[in-house]
Amino acid sequence: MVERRMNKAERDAPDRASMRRATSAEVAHLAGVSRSAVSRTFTLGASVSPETRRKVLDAATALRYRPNQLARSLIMNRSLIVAVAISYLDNHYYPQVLERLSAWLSGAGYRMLLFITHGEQHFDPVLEELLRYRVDGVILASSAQSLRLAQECVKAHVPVMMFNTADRAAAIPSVIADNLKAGSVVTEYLIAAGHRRIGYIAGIAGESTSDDREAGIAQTLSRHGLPPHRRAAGNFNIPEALSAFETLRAGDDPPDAVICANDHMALAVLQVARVRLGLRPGQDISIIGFDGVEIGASPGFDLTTYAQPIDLMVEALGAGLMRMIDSRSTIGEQVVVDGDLVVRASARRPASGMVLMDDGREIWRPKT
Amino acid sequence: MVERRMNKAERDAPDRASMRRATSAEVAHLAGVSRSAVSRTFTLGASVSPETRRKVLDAATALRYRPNQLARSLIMNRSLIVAVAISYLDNHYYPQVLERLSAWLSGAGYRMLLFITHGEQHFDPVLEELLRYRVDGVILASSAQSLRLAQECVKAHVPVMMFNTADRAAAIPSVIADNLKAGSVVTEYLIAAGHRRIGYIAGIAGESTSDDREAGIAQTLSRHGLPPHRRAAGNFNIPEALSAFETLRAGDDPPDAVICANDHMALAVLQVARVRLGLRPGQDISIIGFDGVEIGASPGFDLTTYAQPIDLMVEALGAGLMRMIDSRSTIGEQVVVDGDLVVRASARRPASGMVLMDDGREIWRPKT
DNA sequence: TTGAAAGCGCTAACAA
DNA sequence: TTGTTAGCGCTTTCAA
Repeated sequence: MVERRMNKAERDAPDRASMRRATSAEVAHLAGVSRSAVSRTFTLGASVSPETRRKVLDAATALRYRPNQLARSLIMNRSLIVAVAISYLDNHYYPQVLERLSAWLSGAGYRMLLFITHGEQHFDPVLEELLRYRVDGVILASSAQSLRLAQECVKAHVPVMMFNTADRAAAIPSVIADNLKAGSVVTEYLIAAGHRRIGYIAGIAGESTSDDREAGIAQTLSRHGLPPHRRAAGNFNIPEALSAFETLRAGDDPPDAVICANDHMALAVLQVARVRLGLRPGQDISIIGFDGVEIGASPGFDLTTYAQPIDLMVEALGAGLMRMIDSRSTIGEQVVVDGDLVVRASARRPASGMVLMDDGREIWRPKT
Repeated sequence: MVERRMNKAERDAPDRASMRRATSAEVAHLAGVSRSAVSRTFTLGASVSPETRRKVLDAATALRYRPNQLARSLIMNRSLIVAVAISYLDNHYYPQVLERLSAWLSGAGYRMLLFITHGEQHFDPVLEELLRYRVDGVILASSAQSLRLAQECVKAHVPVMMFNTADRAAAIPSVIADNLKAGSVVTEYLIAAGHRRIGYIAGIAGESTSDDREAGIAQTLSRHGLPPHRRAAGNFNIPEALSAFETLRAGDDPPDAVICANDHMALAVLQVARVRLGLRPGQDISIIGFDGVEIGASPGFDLTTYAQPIDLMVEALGAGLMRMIDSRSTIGEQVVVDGDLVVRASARRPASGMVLMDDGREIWRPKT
């Protein structure tokens, strides 16, 4: 009996001992220095003698010591965590953004706490959680709720930036493409290629990306004295985009050029036009999207699109947030960037205006 | 001069005051109770009188108080954070996984610290960071490095599960589809449809998803006494998948059925076959992928695929990790699930074996 | 350069 | 049910 107990104790003891992660005090003890010395060894730029440093490092290795970032954050009042809330992950553009943002943030020494939001639901709890973790900053990527959430963050004095969501009141810092201009350039392109009957498959009403792009289309058509565009809502999802496409084609005098509020919908429409309807995009019909998702460039798709400069935008987003964090401020600027109309095969090409870029892409610029 | 100073002070003071986030002590003071009472009010299931609770809640609201989760984690020795390391976000399957995993974890009360890994590089720093944050668990999704990283986590006594990566030694808990069987079923399907010359566009050598699927193909062909499959490596990216496709077609007696190691490559190949080569998939050529990405189901693609049961897998992943966390253990089981061959138009259909599911999908099952 | 001491904001025994 | 007390693991003055 006693033996068994002892065996059990022997089995458990080392387990428990190794389960417990080493603390700086234990490392200090083993190294024969103070806890301050351990702290300094693991703090970049702190002054420690090489001798002490070595002793600490040896002890740390022996004990498999890792500084507890939670404790560090608590005392430094900095978590080095940025919360990212993102929607529409089914739109391939957002994984691309996420990937680059992750790389940018980790380069800046920050970790990313990710919240994927679905439509309208469950948003306040998310915000609550996020603020409880004392994240140093928040990035809100394209959601109908972004603006309201951003305002809550500001109230809580947490630096926040929005991506792809404009704040007309210009109160919340953000990074967006000039969507009005984007809509305009796309329309100019189609007009230059000889199109007169333009259709628009809209995204979700109220989201600035979709609304502004549409406004650009409308203004441009009107400026040219052409009839207004036809529209149908695709709500940024494929099934609805496809029925919107049907709706547009079912009207009388259907459009011979269809602009989709993003590439995600455009790719689906393009595909159905080709495979189901037997149309030859670029000849029988022109289809254009916005964003510039990678897949659109691959042969077999060749989607003409107005590409957002994703690296530039992510850089502006990260840098803007860092500025706010460093200055302990919730005010920052609104960054508006220009994109490029990437000429590919899904829309009829105008006679002129194309420029070949260094990266091999063919870009079209309106005259003016 | 004095006036200016006072103005400045007046402007700054409230800022600084409101910048400082309220602590439980301040709330306790205002509510006229102890800090424990505040703590209990914000702890689910703790015993507080309604009276106290109300006083605390009122004070908390007045001070915009939010419990500091970092401090809470420090003392409770639980961060309620799970680290997720994921690769291949360009493959649409992984955003789908991420989305569901995020939902699952948040339902379980956990937050997700996301690390996006790119190929081989920069991996140890990631792991180091992740462990410093005292995450309660780690999920490693499909990376060549998953296994090595997982072993490091185990060493550090952190519960870890792998997704889509098999550990032959069965030491690391994981969730995978039965890829050997998947490869076999796909091959049986093509054979049943009359194909004899099978090509395989592989993923990255050494990753079990690609290797096991290929082994299933090889075994099945051999079992039927058919010639071995031809192969070319697509390495899970589109450009290489397309040249692999060219390579396969350039050989003599080229395959009339091409299996791709995942849908991501299959969609690109399918598209090129249709648009560039003018082939009619399902008639002139059969193309099949693995995973069951959503986009493959949309009209115009109609990709025949071996679908992984993503919800089931995410559930197993989350539940498995929770079990390990709750039992403070790093040992767990390997879960292997079966998928379904989803019949669509990109591959020739066998005469029989189809079953119509409740969700509208048409599934094929081998006779056995 | 180093160590002692104080404390970040919170929870968890324990006693009342 | 409530308050008191003692830390969780760390950094940071301060004095030596």
